[in-house]
Amino acid sequence: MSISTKYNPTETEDKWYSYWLDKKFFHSEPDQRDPYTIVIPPPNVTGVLHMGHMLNNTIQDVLIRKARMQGKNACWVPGTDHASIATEAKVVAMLKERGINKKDLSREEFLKYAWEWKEKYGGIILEQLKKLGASCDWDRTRFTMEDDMSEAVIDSFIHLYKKGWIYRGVRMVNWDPAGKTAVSDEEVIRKEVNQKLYYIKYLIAGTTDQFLTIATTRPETIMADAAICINPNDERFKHLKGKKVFVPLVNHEIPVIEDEYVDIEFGTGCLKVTPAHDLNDYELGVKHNLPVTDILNDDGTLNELAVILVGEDRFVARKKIAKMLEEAGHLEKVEDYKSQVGFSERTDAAIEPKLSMQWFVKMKEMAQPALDDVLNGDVNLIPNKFENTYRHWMENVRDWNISRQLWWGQQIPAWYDDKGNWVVAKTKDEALEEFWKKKNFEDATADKAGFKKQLEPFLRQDEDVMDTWFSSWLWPISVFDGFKNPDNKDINYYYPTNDLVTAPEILFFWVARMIMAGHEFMGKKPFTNVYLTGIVRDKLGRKMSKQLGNSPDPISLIEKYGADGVRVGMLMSSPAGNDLMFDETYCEQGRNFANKIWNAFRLVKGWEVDENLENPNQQAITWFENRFNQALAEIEADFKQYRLSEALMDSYKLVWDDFCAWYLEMVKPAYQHPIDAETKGITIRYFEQILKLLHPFMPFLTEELYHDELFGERTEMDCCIVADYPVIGKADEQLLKEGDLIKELVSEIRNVRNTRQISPKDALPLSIKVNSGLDYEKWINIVFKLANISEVEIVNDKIPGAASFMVGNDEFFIVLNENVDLDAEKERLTKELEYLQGFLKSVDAKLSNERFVQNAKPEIIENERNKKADAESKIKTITESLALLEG
RNA sequence: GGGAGCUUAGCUCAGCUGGUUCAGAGCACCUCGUUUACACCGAGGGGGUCGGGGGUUCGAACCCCUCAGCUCCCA
Repeated sequence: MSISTKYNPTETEDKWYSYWLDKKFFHSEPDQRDPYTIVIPPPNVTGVLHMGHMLNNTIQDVLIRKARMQGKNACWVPGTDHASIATEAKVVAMLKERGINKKDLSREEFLKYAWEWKEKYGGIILEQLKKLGASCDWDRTRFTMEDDMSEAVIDSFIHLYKKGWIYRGVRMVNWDPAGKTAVSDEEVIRKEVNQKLYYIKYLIAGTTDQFLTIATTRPETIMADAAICINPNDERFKHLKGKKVFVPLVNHEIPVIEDEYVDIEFGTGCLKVTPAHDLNDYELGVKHNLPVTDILNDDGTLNELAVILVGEDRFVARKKIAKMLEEAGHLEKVEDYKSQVGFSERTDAAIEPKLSMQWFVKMKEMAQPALDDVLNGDVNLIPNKFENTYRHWMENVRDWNISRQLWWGQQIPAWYDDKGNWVVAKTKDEALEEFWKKKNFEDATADKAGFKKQLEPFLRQDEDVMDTWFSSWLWPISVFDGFKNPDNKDINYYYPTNDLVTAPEILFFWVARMIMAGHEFMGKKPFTNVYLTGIVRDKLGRKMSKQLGNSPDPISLIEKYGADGVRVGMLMSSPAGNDLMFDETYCEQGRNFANKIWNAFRLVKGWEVDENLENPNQQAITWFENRFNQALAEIEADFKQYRLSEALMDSYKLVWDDFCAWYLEMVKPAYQHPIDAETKGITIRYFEQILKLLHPFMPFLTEELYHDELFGERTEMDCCIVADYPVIGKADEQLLKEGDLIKELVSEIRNVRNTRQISPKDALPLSIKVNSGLDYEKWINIVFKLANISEVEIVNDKIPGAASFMVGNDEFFIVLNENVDLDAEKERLTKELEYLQGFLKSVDAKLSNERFVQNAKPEIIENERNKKADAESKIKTITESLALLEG
């Protein structure tokens, strides 16, 4: 035979992927069938494939392929999001390399570069997904910044604004001074940082030598202090009530205020209040009517209001001011101190709390239906342990800041005149009209055209763009053009989608908001099931990250183990919602599995048929059919519960153990002997069923084998990817139970051989003392073949001196050339007897316990009686055997 | 500081409403094997008082309390 003993994935993968594409198997159009729809969580357009994507998209592909084979009209919509911050950062970096500063460009010029960049480098990740085998409908690929999708974003902004759910307000935001934009709480990473706590003395007004001391980690913000706050219950500071103090170095006079917010234990008990630069201080400032002085520029340098150190970076200023304070005699001491500091996920700059005018979406009203959906089960979170977390978040939801101080994204449709008046409108013309309406309201005689003409040159659109999530929350609707053509056939057919597969990290800022948008804009939920994958970690449990360099390159993995091998590896250890401790050995196992199937194929393909032979394998054939159905039922149950790793493991065991190790060995003809036509034909049918079963997990190998001539002629559209998935048939439990006993019998005989160093080549004589009534006749050929038996005899008496063992209640004897070691045999039997007696005792204890008999369910009691009878019978058998040995 | 969750074999995990011989799987490990699909293999085997302690129950890996350790989310 000329077929290689190793499966070679690289030869087949590109071939079949192109074939599938060519035949449009991934493409979906609405039709009579039930739809099965998944929208991809759009990856960042700048991104490259990482292990998280591998896991996530493998899962989606398994689900979509299985649905497709089960007759659903399967549609997996791919695409990317425009990732404002990440992309803009990359474009800025590219410009910098070319010696261009973003500041010197107009918005339009910058966007031109950005699109250029996107066209050139964006979307690599989608190409990488193809290597994995992802069967996305690429004709439907979307991007969150293409025209229609952007229009949907703008329209939904205006819609919500008109509803009163979008408002503009000053808020303390997480300011990223490197990215020069506000970022959401979710984009802030908190890290513990070693800092210093500076103790600074403030002169009390009206004295020349009395001070109070505050402790702060941020001495550079003292120029922005609006007050010193003490706890009214703090006995130490009674004398400070109503006093004023001077801020060192700049000599601003500020009041001492009282509030129970201050922690008496922390620091000195005196708190400097800096409303512009700390969230808690801001709230304190609002409460006590303090002025707000912002001394920082957008890039984190000090501005004129700081008076001193103007133009210095905040961290440089910190060091310098510490020195200045020391020199001025205002620095009492410095202590080491650890605290949590927020860093920007994108730029890693320390986040600066900053007051800023921002646009917000009110969340309360929209949160309610989104919460209800999950609580009443219309939307299932898988695993459901996330329901608690979800509820907690939704019940304490905060308004959504959607402004981003960037250019790459949808520009906020708000327009300002030169006096700071503003309107919300889709276009400049509409904005002028809105201004006119306002004006007209006041003055009915005014000249509209003249008004507009006069205003037009002063009109400015809001500089900011919207948060990328404000695009992606519309994703399940906008990919089907549900905004522009609200009643089109795609949206009517595919929406709501079926499953969403994503990471728990974005449960709130994406999943929850999609559910909100679904209700708000479609009046229905966007999907039914949300499968939350785990985080892929390395085998030490660390998150995979670029910094640590602990993430394997997915494409190299595919090259090394094959796409099928990697897919199997990813799923093997990935129960829903549990983190996955990734180890390459899983991929190795996947590769080995592919190879196992490949070699099983080689075996069957190599069988020569002799038409004159009768089929001697009926029992094996019947057994495997039942076993297949039993396993298929288990696998379907696994899928129903989204236990993909178990579905895979059950398939793995069915194929490797039951099909390869048992069934094929049962029917395999002797070396260089032909096989009967019936057995080969049925085996090929079984094999084809197995290929279909495995296809969702291992699409390439199964498609490759499916087209081999062994399985007959195929028309060009007859492919595994669209073959009918196996349907569960009957499984005869009694037969399967007998099959298990026969397997055990074979193992026992092999064990006898193994422990006595008898070669597998030496055939052994087997004697059976049947106590159970089982008919060994129909199984005996199988035992002959698998255990290499020379002859079988049914006996009525034990055979002294032979090797013996029990399977079920039946006794087996193998007469060997030399007698067994009597002492060892006695010991073995005695041990087993003791165990059984102990077991019987515990069963008896239950049965003689009145409360057990009263309380336990009848079938449980019945079971105990069976156990008792079973144990008693075995004890009898062993006792007899022992007597014989003594004898 | 508030909330959620986790702890079962060396590793990764199953174990459904407490009740069969219920202590499991895969991998790893050990012994043997150049058998005629496959050494990316085959046959066989050894591993755990289910984190500690207490309680409820006829019966606990599973329910309750408590302690310890770990993880995540929010402040």
